[in-house]
Amino acid sequence: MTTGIEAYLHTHTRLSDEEIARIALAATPRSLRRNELLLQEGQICRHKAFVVKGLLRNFGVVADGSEHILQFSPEDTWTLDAESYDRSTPSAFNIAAIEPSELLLWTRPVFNRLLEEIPELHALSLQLISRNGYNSRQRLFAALSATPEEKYNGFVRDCPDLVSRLPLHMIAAYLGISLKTLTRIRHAQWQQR
Amino acid sequence: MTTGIEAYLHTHTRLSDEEIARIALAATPRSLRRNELLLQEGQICRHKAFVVKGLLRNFGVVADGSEHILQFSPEDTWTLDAESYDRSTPSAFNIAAIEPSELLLWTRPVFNRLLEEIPELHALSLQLISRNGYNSRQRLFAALSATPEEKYNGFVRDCPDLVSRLPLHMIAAYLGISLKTLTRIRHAQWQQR
DNA sequence: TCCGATTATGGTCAAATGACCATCTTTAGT
DNA sequence: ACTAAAGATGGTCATTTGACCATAATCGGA
Repeated sequence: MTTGIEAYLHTHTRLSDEEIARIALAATPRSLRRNELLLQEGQICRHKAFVVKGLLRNFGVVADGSEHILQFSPEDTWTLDAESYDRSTPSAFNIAAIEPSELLLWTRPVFNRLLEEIPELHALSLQLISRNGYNSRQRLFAALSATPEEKYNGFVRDCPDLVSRLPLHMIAAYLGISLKTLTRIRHAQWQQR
Repeated sequence: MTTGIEAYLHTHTRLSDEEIARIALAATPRSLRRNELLLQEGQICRHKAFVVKGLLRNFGVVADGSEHILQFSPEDTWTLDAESYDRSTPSAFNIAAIEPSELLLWTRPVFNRLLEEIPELHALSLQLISRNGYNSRQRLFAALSATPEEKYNGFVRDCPDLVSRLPLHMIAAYLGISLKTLTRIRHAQWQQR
């Protein structure tokens, strides 16, 4: 029986079946209801996590109460808030479920044990953190340089699956534009065909 | 005689004097003139680097020729383009000197050798990559959520030294606002006192 | 030291964006 | 299946922002 993580590790690493099983067995399952918080701003991130099913968002909240979304869970995979986890500092952002979700969690002692037993896990961790930084940087450049329409088109290009899964106001919060502007863009593109 | 990196490693790591000397000796010095490119978009990043003196910018260029700055060199330290270095893929961005600068460079084989000899260097590398991702993420959040004035005030708060070192159009390119808007903000804050 | 290039500031104007409000539709959870 | 909540769209308006222009000041390299 494959819970999702086995398949992931099979295709993304060279770990043996035995190692993969050990990793999966060490995890604690966790379910999240829609909008349930997994990590709250100010809390210390105490887990590595793998999203088996569902969709999460990583977001910050500003003074007027509005949300701004840094990433969705496919990119979040494994790391949650890397800075908070690594340094045991309060997390700067929140993580919550968008859809009902199923996760696997590893506490720090459990995961450290796995890292000792399975050195190749180090490489994966490093790769994920590095990839995460790369994504943030690409997104930063888009935020600095692209027009709202370019941002939206880029999102449709890069995450076509998410376009239909997400409410528009979250896409707007992800792109850093207002819901109104997003609606206008889509309206214009509709008429154009 | 301290070239700058010795002092840095003394205060930021627990490396011994002997190890520090070995790291410094393995490096190749490099000077950059004002505006000289260290890494060009599309090139593969083949070095780790330490900025002994001067100031660099990491930037992308869009269709109309305008620059958008991702970071300045204090944060760049050591990593240059981590993604390009680690995976030997073409760099997505450029790095150039703002002021005449002095660097130390390590090619991949040389640096790998150091990593083998000095395991603690791994920890430093990881920390720098991780920190870099954290900075990108913080900046992304600011880009998504802050007004131009908030961005500028944040920059003055976080990098007071750079405010006087940089031409305004670069600050604007860093904050993702137009030079005109930046001038307006400063003008308003001037009158307010 | 000097000259050319870079940098800073200001004015005007058009356009894009966001805030607010209302309405209609769809969705989710019981 | 039903109902309340959430989501999507549209209209209007004020504001901000950026583009373009010109000019003055400053800086940097020979």
